[in-house]
Amino acid sequence: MGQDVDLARPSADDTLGRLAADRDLLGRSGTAQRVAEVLRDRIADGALPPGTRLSEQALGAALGVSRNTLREAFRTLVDGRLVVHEMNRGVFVRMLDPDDVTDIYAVRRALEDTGLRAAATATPERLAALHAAVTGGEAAAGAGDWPEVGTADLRFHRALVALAGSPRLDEYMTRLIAELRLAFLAMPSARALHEPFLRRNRRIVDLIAAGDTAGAALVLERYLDDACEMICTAMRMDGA
Amino acid sequence: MGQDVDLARPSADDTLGRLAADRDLLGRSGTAQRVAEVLRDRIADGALPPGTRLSEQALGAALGVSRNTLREAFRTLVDGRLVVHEMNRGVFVRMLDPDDVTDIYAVRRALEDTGLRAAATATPERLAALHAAVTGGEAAAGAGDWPEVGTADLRFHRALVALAGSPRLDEYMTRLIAELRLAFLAMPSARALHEPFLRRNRRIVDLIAAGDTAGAALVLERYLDDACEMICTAMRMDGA
DNA sequence: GGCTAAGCTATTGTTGAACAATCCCACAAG
DNA sequence: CTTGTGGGATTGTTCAACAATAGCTTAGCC
Repeated sequence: MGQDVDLARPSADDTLGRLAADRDLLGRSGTAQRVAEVLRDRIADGALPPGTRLSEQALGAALGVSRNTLREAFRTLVDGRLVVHEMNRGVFVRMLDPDDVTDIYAVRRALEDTGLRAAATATPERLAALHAAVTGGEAAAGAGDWPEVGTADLRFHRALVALAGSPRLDEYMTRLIAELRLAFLAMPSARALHEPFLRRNRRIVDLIAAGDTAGAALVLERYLDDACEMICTAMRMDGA
Repeated sequence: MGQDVDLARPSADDTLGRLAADRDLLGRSGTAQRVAEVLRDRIADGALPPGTRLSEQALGAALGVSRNTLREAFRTLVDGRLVVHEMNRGVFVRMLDPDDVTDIYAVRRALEDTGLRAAATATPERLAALHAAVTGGEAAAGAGDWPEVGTADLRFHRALVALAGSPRLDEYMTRLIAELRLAFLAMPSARALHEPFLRRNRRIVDLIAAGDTAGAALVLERYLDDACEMICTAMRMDGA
């Protein structure tokens, strides 16, 4: 069955190179990292709403990990801005204020503009991912699956940044979106949050495909301004 | 001696507000945070060169902290990309390759362009900080203090990003520069690294002052391209 | 009544020791 | 020259302990 090849010898198809790419999928850093991912998910889906105090004893018992391991996970979450650490008081799920949201959208503007400017020289796969995200969002809207519309929207904007082809920009955009989800939790309905922007995403990819990067930048800027204001006003209503 | 004022009563000079700004300087999050800062400094100044293995036992004994506390500090450094964590092997001071440097400079281009575009609407203090950094660099060059020229250069570029007025962009630029210092360590002399760029910084602020943002963007782009290539070639020579 | 001060309790900050799992190295065997 | 095989060191994780702190409760006072 198996062919008689020597993996130690350099070969035409780089099987080894491809396997090396999967290395990080297996060698997960261990318990602390996994705990951090679980908490990230629970914060993102609202199970741990902003302001919640993350008791070391309670969480440690619930997850079956020691306090030390839990504290390591907390460090990661603090650096991701998902929780805040108050000395001798504990860690709390972060509560964003309108200033935070405004700043996040300012950064999004910088990042997504950078991606947009690289659209002309972007690889076909990256442009295809952009189109796929928009199409996926429209399909989810047709099916009435508004949470999926939301994730498709974020996938679209992450794909927009990815046009620049910069791993660090990609990673930062991912972090930013995780932080932004804290603000989305304040919105009453996912539909009201994402439906108005479906058509703009479509328009942006169309303008990119037509080579009108400047036009796309204009639509994008209006998108971000409007989304930011929508969330900020919702937060102000909720807070007052 | 002391004046008889009630700090609880709102007063004209906001002494309390200014004190509150210093709160984070005192109420440091504790041992782990301080350990992380010490290690950051030692990595930046080359005392812990890239590739060094950070033994838990040795470092814990040297710093007088427990392994658990040290591991918390490691998490922060991993998130800052200053060290890499290999499962069951330990943490090592990060070794950058030319691809990393190229990516870092791509992000710098995006961030500093963003600051540049905000120059027209930036506050006078921020523009003054920009000028001060350039002048400080020139003074240090006159005194032959090349390490100081280097920090002044980085201060200038951080001030450039700060024109955008975004806390998150500022923080990310700071992180990026900390990472970039890992690459600077591969350069043989601080003078060769920073001297060629003194005049370009001066030129950039002059163009900004003249309102020629587009011209400044051009000089900046050439700056970043040249600096990136200089470091990358030095790394390739060093590695081979 | 409302305010201040002292004390109690629960939680966090940090340490030290313990044990299993894993990696690295040296060495022997084929 | 490659392939097992120990042995030793280091990491991953837990547990138990103690000091320090925050927040609440209660007592005392005007």
